[in-house]
Amino acid sequence: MTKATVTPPPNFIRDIIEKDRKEGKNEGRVHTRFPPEPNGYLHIGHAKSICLNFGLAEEYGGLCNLRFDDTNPSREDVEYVDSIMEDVRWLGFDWKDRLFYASDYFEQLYEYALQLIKKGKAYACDLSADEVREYRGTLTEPGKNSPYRERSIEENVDLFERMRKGEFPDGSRTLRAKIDMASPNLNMRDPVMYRILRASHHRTGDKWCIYATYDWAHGQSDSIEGITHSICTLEFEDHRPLYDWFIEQLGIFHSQQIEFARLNLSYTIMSKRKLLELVEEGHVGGWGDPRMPTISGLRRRGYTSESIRDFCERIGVAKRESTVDIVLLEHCLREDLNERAQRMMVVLRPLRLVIDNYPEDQEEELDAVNNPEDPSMGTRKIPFSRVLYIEKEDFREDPPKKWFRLAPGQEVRLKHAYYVTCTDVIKDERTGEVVELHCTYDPESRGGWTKDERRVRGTLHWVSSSHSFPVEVRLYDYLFTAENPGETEEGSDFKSSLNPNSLDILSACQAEPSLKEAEPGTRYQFLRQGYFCVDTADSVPDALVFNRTATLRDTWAKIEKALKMSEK
RNA sequence: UGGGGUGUAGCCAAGCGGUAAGGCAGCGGCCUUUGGAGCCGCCAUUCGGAGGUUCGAAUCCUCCCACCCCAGCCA
Repeated sequence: MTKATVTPPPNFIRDIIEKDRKEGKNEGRVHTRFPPEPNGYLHIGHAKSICLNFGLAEEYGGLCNLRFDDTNPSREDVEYVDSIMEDVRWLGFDWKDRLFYASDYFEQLYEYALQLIKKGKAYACDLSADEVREYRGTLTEPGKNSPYRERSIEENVDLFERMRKGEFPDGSRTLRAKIDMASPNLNMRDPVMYRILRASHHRTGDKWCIYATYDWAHGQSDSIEGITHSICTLEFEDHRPLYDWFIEQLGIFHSQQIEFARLNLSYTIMSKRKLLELVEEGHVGGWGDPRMPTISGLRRRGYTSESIRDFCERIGVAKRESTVDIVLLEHCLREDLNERAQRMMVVLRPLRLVIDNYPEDQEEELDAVNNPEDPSMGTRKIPFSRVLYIEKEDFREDPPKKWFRLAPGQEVRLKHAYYVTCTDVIKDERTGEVVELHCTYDPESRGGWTKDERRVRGTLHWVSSSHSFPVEVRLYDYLFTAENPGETEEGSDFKSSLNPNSLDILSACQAEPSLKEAEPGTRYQFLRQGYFCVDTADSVPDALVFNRTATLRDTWAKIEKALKMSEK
C-alpha cells in the first residue's frame, strides 16, 4: 500500500540548498514559504509549488510557512483565503502555527519605507500613472527622472505620512524607490513601493489607504519570516535585483530568491484570470467544477491528493518552460486508484438481455472479488437473474475482426457469473435499433469457468435488471479541444477552443445493489469503464450521482482504430 | 534594436570532461474471469547550429540561431 520512499530526483534547487548547507549558510537552516495571493482558487500549478516548498522543508528538516500575499485588497477575498487553506491541507501539508499574511507586516513595512526615505533612497512622486509610464522609457530607451525625485527628505517624510493619513486622493501620489531611471532592467527604474488606494481590505478593513506593491512587500516579508530560500516562478527573474536591492538597503536578513518554471498542462489553462473568466461567464459551474484544473475541481472530480503529489514529483523542477502532457496526470491517478478502488459493476448505457433457459422465478447470489490487486479488500455478493442489462456497446450485430464481445451466435463470459451465447436480437421495428438480446446460458459455467476449459475471450460487466437501481453518471472530457488553449491565433481568444462536449450526463445508468450505500466522495472502479466517485455536491442517497474521474486504458479502441486505418 | 532566461526523444527530465538515467506516450510479445492491471522487450551513434580546446565534449571556449519574460500605481 505505502509506496517505498525513493530518493527524490535531483534538481537545481536541491543543488543550491545542498551547497548552502555545505557552506554553512543560514546555519544550515532551510525555511521556505508558499505565498499565494488570495484572489482565486488554487490550481494544479500551485500544487507543484506547494509540493516543492513543503517538500523541500520536510526533506531538509526545515520549515515551510503559509503566507497570504494580500497586498492588493481590490481583488482579494476571505472566500479565497479559506479555500486555499482547505486545499493545502487536503494536499496533505501542514503549516502548523506558521500562518502569516503580508498584511501582518503593513506597519513594519511602513517603518522600513520611512527608513529608505531617510536614507534618501525613496521619494514621494506626484506623477500620474500615465506620466510614470511615459517617464519610464521603453525597453530600448532609458527613462527620465521624475521632477519630484529630488525632494528633500523632510518633504518626503511629510508627504508619505500624509499619504498614510489619507490627505490625498487615490492615485494622486506614490512612494517610489530612488534607483536608476536608465537601468536596462525596467524594474530598477524607480519602482513604485506604495500606491494610494481606498479599498477595504479583508483583514485590515479601512485602516490603510496606502498599500505596498508586490516588490516592496514580498522580499521584506520573506526577510521578516527568516525565509532562507524564496522560491518563485520564472517571470520574477528580473525582479531579483530589486528584491536584493531592498534587502541590502535595509540591511535586514537576506533571503535568496530562486526561480523555477511554472507548470503548464496540455488541454487546459492555468491562468487565474482566465479561470475566473470561465467561472464568471458560466462556462463551468464554479471554481470547483470537476473539469477545472483547480485543486477543488480535481478533488470533486475524484482525484486523490496522493496522485497529485506523485505527479508533482514526477514532472520534476527545472527552469525550462514546458507543457506537461495531461495523460501523465491521468496515469498517476490510475496507478493510485488501481490499488485502492473497489470494483463495482455499473452499466452506463443499458441493453436488456434475457436468458431464455434461466428459470423465470429463479435468482442467485454470486461472489465477486472487490479488488483483484488487494485480496484484503474481500468479496461481495451480486444478484443474478433471468433478465440483465449489459452495455449497449458490448454488442455488435456485425462484429468486426477481433471482436471478443457479444454478437449473434457468440459466447461471452458475464463477469463472476456464467457464459452466455446470443441467440436472438430484437429490434425496434421503426428505428431498427437493437432493444433486446436473447441468450442461453451454460449452467455448468457458474462463477465464470467450465470444466472443459473452453476458451471464452470476452468478459462483460452486467447487472440484474430487477436488482439494479438507476444512477446518474457524469462523463467528463477535457475542457478544451486545443492542446495549448492559452496559445491562440491573433484575434481569437482562449474560449474559442472550449470543448462543447466536456460534460456528458447519463441519467439512465444501472448500478449493482451494493452501490446503494455509497458515501459522497467514495471512489470506485466501475469494471471495464473507469474510475468514478460519488459527487460531493449533487449526490443524495436516493439519487446517486457519480463523476467519472478517468477512463481505463482502452486497448480495444486502439485495435479498432488500427483496423479501420488498414481498411482504408 | 535594451535587459533577463531557456534549448537533451512525441511530452517531461537526469546529466556538472570519461563515451546519453528514469518516467509518460508509442510499438511488439507474454499473461489475464476487467481488451484493466501485471511482466518482458524495443524506442537519441547523439544533446538548437557551426567552429575551437582536449587523448576524450551534452558538459569548457567563440560565434550564430530559435523560443520565453520585462515598458501595472497586478502578483
